[in-house]
Amino acid sequence: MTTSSLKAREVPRQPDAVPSEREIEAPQSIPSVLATHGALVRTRRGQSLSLLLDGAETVYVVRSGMLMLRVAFAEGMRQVVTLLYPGDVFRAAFAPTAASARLSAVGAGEALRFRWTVFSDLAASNPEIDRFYNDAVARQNARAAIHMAAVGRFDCRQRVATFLLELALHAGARAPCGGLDFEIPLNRTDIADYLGLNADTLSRTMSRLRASGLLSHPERHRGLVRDLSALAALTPAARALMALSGDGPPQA
Amino acid sequence: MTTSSLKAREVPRQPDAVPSEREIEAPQSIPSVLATHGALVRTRRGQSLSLLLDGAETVYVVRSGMLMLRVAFAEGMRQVVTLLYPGDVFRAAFAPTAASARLSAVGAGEALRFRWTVFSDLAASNPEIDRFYNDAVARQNARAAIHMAAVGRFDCRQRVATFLLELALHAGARAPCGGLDFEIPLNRTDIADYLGLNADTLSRTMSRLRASGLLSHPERHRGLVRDLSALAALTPAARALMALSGDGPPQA
DNA sequence: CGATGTTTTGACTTCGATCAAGGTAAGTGG
DNA sequence: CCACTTACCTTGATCGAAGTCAAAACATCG
Repeated sequence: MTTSSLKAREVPRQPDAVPSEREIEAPQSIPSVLATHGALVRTRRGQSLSLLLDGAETVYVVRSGMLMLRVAFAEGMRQVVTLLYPGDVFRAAFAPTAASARLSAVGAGEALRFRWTVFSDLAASNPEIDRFYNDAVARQNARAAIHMAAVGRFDCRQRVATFLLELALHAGARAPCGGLDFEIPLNRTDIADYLGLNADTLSRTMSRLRASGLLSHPERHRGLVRDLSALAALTPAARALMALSGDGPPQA
Repeated sequence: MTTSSLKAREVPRQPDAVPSEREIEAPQSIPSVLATHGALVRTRRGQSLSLLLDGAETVYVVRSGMLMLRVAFAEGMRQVVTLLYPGDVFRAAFAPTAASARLSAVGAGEALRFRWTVFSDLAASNPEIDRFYNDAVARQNARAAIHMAAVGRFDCRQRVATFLLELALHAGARAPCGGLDFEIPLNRTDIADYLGLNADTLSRTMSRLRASGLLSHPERHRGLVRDLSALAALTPAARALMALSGDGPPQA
């Protein structure tokens, strides 16, 4: 288009290079004051974030990347309760005790860590923080309700479609071909644990989606959906998900 | 409040004798100031509580009885996302939009209703209310995590045992025979929707529990568990549930 | 007493879990 | 650069737990 021949016209294809626009205009922007009070935690995949700090309850605010809360009531019965996206907040008391709860990073990213007492005081004295926290909690609860219904009532194809749509809406970038391209930072086992499915069943289901042309894997840990509305048609929760993470403030 | 000699409620059954300490020392006592600012709503079974009030978001604080949040993404695919017990708080934004979310009363009870803006201001100016709200939200999230794991990973017997234990812990009264006696205000369909089960399967499962002597129904909408630890042994979530609703404030 | 709604039970079907084998990728050390 | 390990993913065959459909039993109530 333009005449710039020499200028580096690089298209940031690499995952780490430049965060997609969508990731930047995060759901609710995190009050910048928070950064000055919290400890910055850089996460690597699989890294576990402690729920207690010298015995005191912690709070995490996700800046980039993705966290997950996993509980396990018995050997081999693990459930990923929640996925936390940028702009989300996690208070340690959200996790049940006596359930081997683990908060861990799904991939590389950054989070701010506070003691709950400190965070709570900050919120009490700063309306912006208070609002941020309350909005985040409300949004996450609404998302959890969708997740609950999906795990409780959807069949395996619907669950997988729901999950893919959720990812695409949160981290998707318009691909050159017109579809949405997004990272899938979780491995099969974790996705299965999130969806309440068996890993084998999950794999089969995704294979079927791939076979039907709805989904493709340009590379490992990456998904490409050519026709988002076709994917959305597979899950009853499509509209609710879009209202939540997609365009603008949640409304009917 | 004034009760004529006519029975205002149902006939006070046997458990009336000792109103169970557990029920009295409710999870977190509701700040009494709230009553002066909120509208008192008396609920009847099945009554629906509106999420909006003149277009403004609402908040409910449960004083007695029980509420439930139900979502339905498609015809015949209903999921009861959450049960709200006395001391719990529900903000309308916790429900996903575009999901036919309905907050309704499970039985007779009382709730305080606020506009979110008003409630939020109250919390900002009154630390006791702020703490109450934050504690309630945290506790409910922890409970939701257990529920999530149950629906995602437990088999039908484990789910039913989990549900019964939850009820017994929340509303159970020591029965003369030594067991725990509690109300089961939900009908089979609602329980099934809460547990992500089919109503027929649920009925079968409860019949089996009854046959094994673990559970009995002294009367309709009532359950009696003679040996609580035997019931607890059936669900992997027993310890987590007890830590939550049982003894003392939520902490590790 | 029938009328109505809820719960239980039985017979049958199905979806997804399980078990087991093979495939792919990426890293590792010779 | 190639065997070798390790971790992750895919696929097939089989089986059982839970869903579906239909009818009977039970409550509740006018």
